[in-house]
Amino acid sequence: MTAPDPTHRAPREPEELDSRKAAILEAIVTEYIGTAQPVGSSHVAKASGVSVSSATIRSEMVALERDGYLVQPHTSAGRIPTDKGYRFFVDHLSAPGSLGPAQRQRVSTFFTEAQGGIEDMLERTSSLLSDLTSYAAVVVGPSHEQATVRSVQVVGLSAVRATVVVVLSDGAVESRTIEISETVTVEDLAAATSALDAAWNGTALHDLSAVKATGDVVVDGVCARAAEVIAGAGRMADHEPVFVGGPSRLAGSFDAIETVRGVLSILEQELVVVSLLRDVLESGLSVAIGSEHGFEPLASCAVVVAPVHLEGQQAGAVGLLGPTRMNYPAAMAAAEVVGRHLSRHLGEDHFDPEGTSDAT
Amino acid sequence: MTAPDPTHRAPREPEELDSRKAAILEAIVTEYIGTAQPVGSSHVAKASGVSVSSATIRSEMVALERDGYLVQPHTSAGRIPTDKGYRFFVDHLSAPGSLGPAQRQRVSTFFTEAQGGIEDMLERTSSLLSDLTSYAAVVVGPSHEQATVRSVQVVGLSAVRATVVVVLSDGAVESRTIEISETVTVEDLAAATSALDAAWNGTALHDLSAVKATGDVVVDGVCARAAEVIAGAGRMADHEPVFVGGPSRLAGSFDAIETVRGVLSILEQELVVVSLLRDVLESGLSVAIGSEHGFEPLASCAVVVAPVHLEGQQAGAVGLLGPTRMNYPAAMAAAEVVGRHLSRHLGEDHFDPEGTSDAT
DNA sequence: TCTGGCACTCGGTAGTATCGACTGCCAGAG
DNA sequence: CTCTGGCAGTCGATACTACCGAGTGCCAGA
Repeated sequence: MTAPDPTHRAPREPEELDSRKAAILEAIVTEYIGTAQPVGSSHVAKASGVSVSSATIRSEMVALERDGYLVQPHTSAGRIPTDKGYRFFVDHLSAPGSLGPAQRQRVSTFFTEAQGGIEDMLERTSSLLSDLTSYAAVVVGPSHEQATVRSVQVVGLSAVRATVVVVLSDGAVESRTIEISETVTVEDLAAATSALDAAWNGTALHDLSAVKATGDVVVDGVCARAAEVIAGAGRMADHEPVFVGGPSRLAGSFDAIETVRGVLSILEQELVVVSLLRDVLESGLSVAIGSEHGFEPLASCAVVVAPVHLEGQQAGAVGLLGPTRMNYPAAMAAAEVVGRHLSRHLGEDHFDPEGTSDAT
Repeated sequence: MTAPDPTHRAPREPEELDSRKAAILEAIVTEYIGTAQPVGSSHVAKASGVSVSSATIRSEMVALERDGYLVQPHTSAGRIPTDKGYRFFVDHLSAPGSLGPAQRQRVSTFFTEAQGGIEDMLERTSSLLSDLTSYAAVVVGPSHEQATVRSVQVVGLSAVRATVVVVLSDGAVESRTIEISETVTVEDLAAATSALDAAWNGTALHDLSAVKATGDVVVDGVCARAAEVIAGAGRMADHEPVFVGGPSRLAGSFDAIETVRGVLSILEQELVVVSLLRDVLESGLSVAIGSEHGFEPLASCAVVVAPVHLEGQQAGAVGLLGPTRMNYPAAMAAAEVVGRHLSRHLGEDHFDPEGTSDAT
């Protein structure tokens, strides 16, 4: 369907488009992102960049359409960028983009004033990112898969209840409440704490070893119950925490209510969201447009992702989800800045050194 | 606008409607809930219940409209129930409603197999409730406002980081990671643990007393840092945890995209959601229809609420949010059953006695 | 190679006619 | 006094037509 190979005739430009075609494409994408209306040749002629007649632009547009960068919703309508068109725009045309001073200030303030647990922190970060961009935001935090047990403690709550608290090496805490019988004494709980700590300290949560019997039936019973519930916690702790901010923004991005419905229901499935972001990042991209990611229901969406690093390793991601005609420069800048701030914040554990430079 | 007082002429029926009017209203509400189309007199005549001609029904309908139970979108259209009409339907007409056996089984299985922390539990409950009803669900859990500190522990993670873990009397755990200097020894952390435990044990999280100085500068430094971050945790712990399940279902409930947008953005504001449910429950209702709750943006929504009890006290709520033309009996039954199961489950702390009767 | 001109396409809007679902009213029957 | 069938009238929804205009592709000439 596409033309044989256009490169041979315009090899001097960034990719396969001569500079005039590129300028025209840029004008069309920019205007379409702003107005959501198909763009006609005369609009392009009036727009900055190229100074040729609309007729010339028309003939360039047919070439761009032949090569798959544009489509016409119907004859006698203007052109709309295809996914490929957006892709070229993002790769070669769009200026890097940066946050406004007010927004940058807001991010900065948010992270210096941030406090609270990691989970709350990530959740509020997703709201921040959504507010900054007016798109739905996704934040995936680090999983506790690598973490090992640092401390186990059994705390009595009442005559019949106790809480098992496990502290992991990454600072995360898992706890579960268990039933105990009234004959369990404070000493029994202390003994259980020792036995559990001895058995688990240093091992990963999803790979707990058996607890050595102490000989005391009561203590062993508590240990067994604790082992059971914490093993369950281990299964949970393997998946990354994920938070979605501002999903309601999606309602304004599409006019078909069915699209909104579909995208929202995708966002409700945490596993799907996590793997979407992971796939995009693994393929080395920061943007996935329309059908580039494999998710059929998100075909009319674009995803902008930035990694979150922790101690040199990738440990999560922040992302934005919007329509394919989203404002890529702004979205990429916001995701990048927030991702970087978040990386630093997580690495610091809420400790804020003075040198908070903001290299956007 | 309303008639002087119709009661004097039909005092024999539940409220202010004679039985025929009530039957007609019921037929209209039922059909409108099913079809979302204005209901005409001939439809009512064909429907079960009353066996009179459509002309008679028409004259009854004008009376119902005069009294505020129905409205006509325009002349030459059928009638639609008003909020008042739905209210009467809910109060006097709808059969109690019950879950189907498959659904009941599903709830039962969900709660017997449930495991994991309370937060996960509540979140998955909201998904369950949403799945059962096809409406958006809200689950508000118990706050930790009343809880007191049962145990404090400082766990070293690395040379420069430690985690402060606070176990509360209700089984909740708050933890924060702090920076420490490399000169802090294991013994220092143990001393800090003792000092903090002594100072806080038995007090509420939002009312922590000052930590007595130990004389050791290093230990006091750790305590100060811990007190700072945990005080922050106390401010967080005051609000109830709230989870929204299946918000995407709202997209199918309304045809105006703006309505969807507005309702979704309301659902993103946790405080608003909590106070909405609380207000409804406090006014002694289990259903708030349209303008009955004060929230303007939710005027086209109905809220169905059921309380969650813990040790005899109300400690949360489960709710459903749908269009005013929602299936009230089904929604009320689902909320009630899930609320009851959840109450029992929380009270038991994941311990499941055999006697799980399901009186619906 | 670019440009202005031109014939043509086709979606969107407006005006008109028709259809049909409903209503309100009324006279007559029970 | 209540109920019913009949009937004229209302009005949204649908279909059809005409028309406008934004936009296109093509072509001859600069």
